[in-house]
Amino acid sequence: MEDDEQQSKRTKNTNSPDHGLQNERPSENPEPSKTLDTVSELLDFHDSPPHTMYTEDGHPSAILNYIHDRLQKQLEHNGIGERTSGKYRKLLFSKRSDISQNMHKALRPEVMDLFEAKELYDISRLYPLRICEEASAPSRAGIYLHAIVSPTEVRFYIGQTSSLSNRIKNHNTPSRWNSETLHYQVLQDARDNNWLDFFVVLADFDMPNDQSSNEDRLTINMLEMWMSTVFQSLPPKLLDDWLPKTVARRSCLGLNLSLPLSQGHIDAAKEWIHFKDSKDPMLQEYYTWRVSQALRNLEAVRFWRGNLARQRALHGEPAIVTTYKNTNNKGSKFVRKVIKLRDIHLTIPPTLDVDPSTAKVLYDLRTDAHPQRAAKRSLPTDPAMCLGIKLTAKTSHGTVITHWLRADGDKNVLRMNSLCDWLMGIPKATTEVTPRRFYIKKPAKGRAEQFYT
DNA sequence: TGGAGAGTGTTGTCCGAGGT
DNA sequence: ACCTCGGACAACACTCTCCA
Repeated sequence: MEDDEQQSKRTKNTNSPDHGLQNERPSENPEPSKTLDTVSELLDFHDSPPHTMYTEDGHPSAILNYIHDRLQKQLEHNGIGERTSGKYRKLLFSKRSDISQNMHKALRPEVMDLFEAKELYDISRLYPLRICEEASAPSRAGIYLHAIVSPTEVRFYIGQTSSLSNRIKNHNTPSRWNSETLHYQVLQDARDNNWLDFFVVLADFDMPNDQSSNEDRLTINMLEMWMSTVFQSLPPKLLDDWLPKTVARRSCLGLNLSLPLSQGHIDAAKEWIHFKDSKDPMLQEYYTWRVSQALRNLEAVRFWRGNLARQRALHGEPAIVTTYKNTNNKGSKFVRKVIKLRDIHLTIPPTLDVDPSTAKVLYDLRTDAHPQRAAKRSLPTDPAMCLGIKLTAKTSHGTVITHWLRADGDKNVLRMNSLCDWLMGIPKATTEVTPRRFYIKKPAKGRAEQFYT
């Protein structure tokens, strides 16, 4: 990905005194909101727990090899979405060693040192590598780590950006946070509770331009993927897929939701689903919240759509008249013109001369019995008793006619009761438990069923 | 009055839109 | 990709009308 010149620039950057990545002690640049005592206490608390060490299997190079093998296998089966797999397949088979080499080149030397020290998750070793001031972050593209340290746990987020300085600035500006992401929700908690959080640049490079090769893009995505698995910032289910089984797991403390390799792929949209069975209370809370958001959005869309149709019906706006071909039990074919709203089909009598394109239908719901009620067999206790359905249209000769549509049948009464509920804005859940109603229910799998209460 | 034909009521299934 | 919903359509059961 980088030529020698770029690589030398990167090295120079790394060593420059103003980027804040030397092994400075916290005392040189304490965050205003946290005293040195607080930070030391936190670091002491998190210092070298047993799981910070790793064996050969857990060495980042071994993990990278595992990801490569795993990806090759998956691409053979088109597993990451057609677009992605098509793009990457050739590269991965032909240029695996080049890509791997470039990834290593882009990594910062101090991060490589950390890898070799085998104390990757030791927060007291990561902390000195932090960006101390936003302005000291390089403006180049890169991969970074955001560590959020609460009194009881450490959470990691791995990000990719075209400008490290801008991204870190954004992360430090609450007005730019997207409140739907787990990362920002936890960050909000951290800021509210005055926890420690800091950024570490893991790799930096020049962002490839739009015309750059797929190889560059694959390298960057692979790099982010690699770091996400090494620091275990992905959901447990994804880690199970992409991290060797023999590597000890940190316990559900990642803040990344989607696989970097499937960025932009539609599956990434529902990434929070991975937390369904999480034992981490914070992830569980996030999962519950996202599910409720999704349901609320769905309800809002349905209500908005339903409301629109309801208003049209109650104001007698133009209605669609559909013509169906039909066959009766004697086998003779005929057409029927039908007006439909919700689950009610009303047949326009064939004797009525109606130009379908001029039809308007008014659902005339009254507070008392309608003299022209549509459901002929409705009982005084049925809301359908108060509903008349008026068709206004032009005949083929241009004369305007009105006609009150009527329907026989006991089932039609129940269907129209449900229609009345809907016209009155009564929720479907209420309709389903009210006597003498009709509704269609579709299970998650299998066929829809019609029910009469 | 009963059979033929026409029309209506009811239901199952497919399919596309729009959502995550 | 998968899910859910509503619309479209047609099959078939049933009712009505008419006329021999």
